[in-house]
Amino acid sequence: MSTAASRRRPATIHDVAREAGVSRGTVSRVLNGGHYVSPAAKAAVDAAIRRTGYVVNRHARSLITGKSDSVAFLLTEPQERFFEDPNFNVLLRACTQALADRDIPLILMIAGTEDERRRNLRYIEAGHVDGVLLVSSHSGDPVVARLHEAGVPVVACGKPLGQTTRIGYVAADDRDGAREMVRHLYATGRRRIATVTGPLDTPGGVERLAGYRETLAECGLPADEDLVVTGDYSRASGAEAARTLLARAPDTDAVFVASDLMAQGVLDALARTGRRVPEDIAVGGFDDSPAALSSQPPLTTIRQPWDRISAEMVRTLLARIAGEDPATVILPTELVVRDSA
Amino acid sequence: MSTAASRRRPATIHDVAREAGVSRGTVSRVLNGGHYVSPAAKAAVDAAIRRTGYVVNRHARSLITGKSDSVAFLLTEPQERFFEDPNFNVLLRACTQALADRDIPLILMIAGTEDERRRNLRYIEAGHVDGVLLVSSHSGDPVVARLHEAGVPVVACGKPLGQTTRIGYVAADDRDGAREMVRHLYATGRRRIATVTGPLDTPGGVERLAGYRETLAECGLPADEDLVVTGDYSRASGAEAARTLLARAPDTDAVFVASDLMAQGVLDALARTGRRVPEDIAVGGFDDSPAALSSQPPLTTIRQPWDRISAEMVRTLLARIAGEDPATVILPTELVVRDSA
DNA sequence: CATGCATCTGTGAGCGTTCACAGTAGAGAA
DNA sequence: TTCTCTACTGTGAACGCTCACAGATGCATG
Repeated sequence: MSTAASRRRPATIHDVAREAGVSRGTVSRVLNGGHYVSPAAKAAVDAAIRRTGYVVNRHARSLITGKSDSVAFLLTEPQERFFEDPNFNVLLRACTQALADRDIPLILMIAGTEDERRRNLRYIEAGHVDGVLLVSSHSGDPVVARLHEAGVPVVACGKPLGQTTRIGYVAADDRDGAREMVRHLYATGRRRIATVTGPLDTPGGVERLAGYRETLAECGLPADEDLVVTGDYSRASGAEAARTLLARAPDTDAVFVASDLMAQGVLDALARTGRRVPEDIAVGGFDDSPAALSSQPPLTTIRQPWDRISAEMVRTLLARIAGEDPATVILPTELVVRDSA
Repeated sequence: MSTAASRRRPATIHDVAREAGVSRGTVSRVLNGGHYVSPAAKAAVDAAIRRTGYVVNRHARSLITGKSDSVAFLLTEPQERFFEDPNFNVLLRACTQALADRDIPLILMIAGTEDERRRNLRYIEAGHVDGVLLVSSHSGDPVVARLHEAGVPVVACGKPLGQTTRIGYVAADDRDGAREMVRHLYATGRRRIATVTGPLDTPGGVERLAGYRETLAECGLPADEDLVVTGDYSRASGAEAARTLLARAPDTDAVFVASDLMAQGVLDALARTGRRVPEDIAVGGFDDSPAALSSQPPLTTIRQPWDRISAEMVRTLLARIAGEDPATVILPTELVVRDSA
């Protein structure tokens, strides 16, 4: 036997209409913008809604409109990254908020495995959500194509790589952020500047590396492939990369690391070899994650405007749902100077 | 103009019925368990479903059943905690997964402010979700009472404090975890064992402190209130608490900190005063968060079984929705010995 | 004074399901 | 044979909403 209070039958649009002394149609119009409704009728309906505690039944509405008034936040990353990377949190939270402001629920979907991917696609393709906020950085992700094919509005976070289909996305200016950091390292007198890149099948990996290369050239420094090591965004891979780097080019005096988490790994490895940061070697990170503050020493890094990214993702997705063309939004990054460089 | 492929009209139960040469009713019965359906009819319907790519329209179903087949994950915490605390991530992820296994979408709701709280309650009370996974640790949270009053099935994460209403919850055995840690500190020879508690309006704060006190008594150590300092689970508060502690009782040789994050703060403060961990002073944390591994030195801590907690939350919520009484589930914790104690 | 137009209002149909009910067929019991 | 019971199937009526349409009113225009 349930101990919960019994739920009363909730008020319907009929109840409100009767209470306000108007017809269903008028109540419906008030609910949907209030056009073609006299001020008196609107006032009566508003009052009736307040008295009855009426809330629209979204299922009934959705059944007829064919829209669900909800969007999915779809994460197609291996599990670990979700947890190690604090960016996801910020993104998820800000998207939830931006949607909540418009009274649109966010449905969280995590597709780490092939099986989960299938299940989520099935759900989305069935039209159960109006659009998808896609967080998936790996190139050749079949999800993007499938969603596009199904005609589901999608906005990606970060440029989707290796896609032939045109799809809207919002991204930080990775390339310019990398440029800014390398310029900073150069400006503080460093001349043997290495980099630890992210995976090269991710836009962040590719673009930040490109920015690094461009700036080296711009500063007249030689392009030395010994100075480029690839990581996978994990802390461990950062440490590993630092060891590789030190073995290859012991005279490295600065390293631009494509994520704060990897930068922490780099700092660990550097500390173990007895090098002082920033005296012996400068370290620059990327992301301005919480980890950047708690590392020893605090990390000079590039801040990504996650709040704005989320807000823009939601805005462009809703525009896309409303029928606009896919849009691309690139947002500026910001250099945050702390002690490590 | 939209560049997206046009969506075809999705198949309805009618289409499937025609295709299979049976009636709507029979298709519906197949969809809902297949009782009272002949094997031949079932096979025909299954084939027709496959051919047409039919997926039920959840809105139509929900409209008539009055169930939404979705669950809310409601977080009523100030924003910062959500991000600083990695437990939330694990919890969220595992709940999403456990629900996905049953084909139930999770709707993420974050209610940091009063305004958001109101909005989310409104949504839930309107019956848009079948139940709520509640993550809210502060006592006297009005949300709990409101949800109970509305008759919405709820399962909380952690014991809801200061509630007169009986509500189901799933929690780790905080008290026993604390006991285990303090016993470990005692067993390694510590005799002036202090504690940094969590906020005392949270179950974790209260229970872990109780476990600490019990074990002190059990070991025959005097209860010295100078050794008890309260934090707020943040890293900064840990550092602050450590300074207070050292000033009050410089002879402290061990400290049980009620969260890993605060323990990191404690380690920071200790390092600043030149004390060695664990030689001069042992530090025990709680949570076994990723931070525990990356701290210097790696933290001895208490692991909470988040996977099991999530699974149990989902299981008991679904049972509650199905009409069972509220249940309480307490899961055991585990001592993880690393270098700090 | 008729006509047109803009503003407002009510009505009926229908969205895709489930559910209750009526009905059929076949097996076994009386 | 007739009756009962079980297994199965089809049909109409909802569920609560929106949308198209028809009708009504008031005001400016010809």
